[in-house]
Amino acid sequence: MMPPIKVGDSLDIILSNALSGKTLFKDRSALRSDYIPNNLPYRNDQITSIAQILSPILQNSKPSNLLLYGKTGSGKTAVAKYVLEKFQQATIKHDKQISLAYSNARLAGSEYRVLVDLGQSLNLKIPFTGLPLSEVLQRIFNHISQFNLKTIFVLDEIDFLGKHSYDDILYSLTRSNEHLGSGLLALIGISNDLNFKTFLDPRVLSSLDEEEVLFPPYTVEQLRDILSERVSLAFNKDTVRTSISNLCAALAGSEHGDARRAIDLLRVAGEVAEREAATTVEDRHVRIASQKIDQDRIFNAVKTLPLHEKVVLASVSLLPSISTTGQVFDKYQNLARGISLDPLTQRRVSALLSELDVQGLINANIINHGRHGRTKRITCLVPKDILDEIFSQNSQELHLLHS
DNA sequence: CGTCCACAGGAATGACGGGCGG
DNA sequence: CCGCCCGTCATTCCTGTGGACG
Repeated sequence: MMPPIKVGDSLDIILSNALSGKTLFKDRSALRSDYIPNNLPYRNDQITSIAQILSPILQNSKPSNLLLYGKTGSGKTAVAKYVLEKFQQATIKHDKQISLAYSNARLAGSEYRVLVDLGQSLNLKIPFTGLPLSEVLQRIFNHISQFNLKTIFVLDEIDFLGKHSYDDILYSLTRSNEHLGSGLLALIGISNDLNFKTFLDPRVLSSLDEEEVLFPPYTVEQLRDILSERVSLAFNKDTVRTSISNLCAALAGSEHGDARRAIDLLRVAGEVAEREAATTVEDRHVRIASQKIDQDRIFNAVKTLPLHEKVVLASVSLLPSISTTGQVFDKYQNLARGISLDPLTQRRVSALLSELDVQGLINANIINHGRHGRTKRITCLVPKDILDEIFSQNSQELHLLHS
């Protein structure tokens, strides 16, 4: 998509640079999103309070449930994983054992699959569909009891669980003691959404929110320190000037101190520079990286959309820049029939539009035209060329399906 | 000032693919 | 193998709603 360089030329340069050891990166993995550094700057308070809250588990008693709050890229997941790793090391040293489980509600996609994740972390095999949720819960509790497991379950992006499940799943998990003969289960919830608590059933809230730890966004100055540390880990000497990493910090920090975005920016900028066979990372690499990250995010989001949702998105993009649900639905029906696909109902399309809105692929505001009804004011946020690229691939698949 | 548009979005229900226990 | 129950996605039916029009 991006580089305006002849492929053959840059390939030669990359190969010769790699062979002569002239590379920008020293250890690329230090910039990966799952990398957990040895020290997490500006998060000591959070680390110590989490450790304190969890420490009863080392005396075989149940720690309080715990809720971690903070916006994306404020270090919640990294801190949680870091503390748990330390606990594991400590328990191994003293010949005890705790079980750690981790699940990301957004990636898992449903409450059921969250429980499957939990079960798998405990070496309990659970079929990926077919069982009632209560049965799955029961099996997990039985398993924990049977082997007397001391379990810490981290539930990341907890606010992505469906609204119904707050009652069922979370209630059972937070009250796990009542179901357990022996063994124990401590729940650590991680939420990006500060309003999340207001949607919770008060009974769930009181047991989930026994303790909470807040993660304030990083300031730009803090981001600079974090980045400069990563730069020295990941890049060779004198390839990234301080002004460059400061630029990354400033770009990412302008919103709300998102460390993950800052680090991504650094990594992609490095990759762009490497592809250009540059010997240092420059301003323009960072700016290209910034665009590329946005585009990749959108591209992947669109590509993994279910078929009907793609068609709905295509309908939005084909209409004038501001359209309504009714117009989109008409267009959608035409398109769907054009590829011999049974159109969904307007109700469902309305729901799909809401999903696209949540994903940030369209902008949809409810607006009242008084006498002339009430509708969503819809604009497409996906650039045309991205859509064209995906739909040209997709129409080929469709032709294969229908031929 | 009430009406009534063009939808929003909740609730109930059904089709489907799957696991379970017998 | 069968009948049963489950979660998921979609449909059907429904009530709700802010404000321009008459």
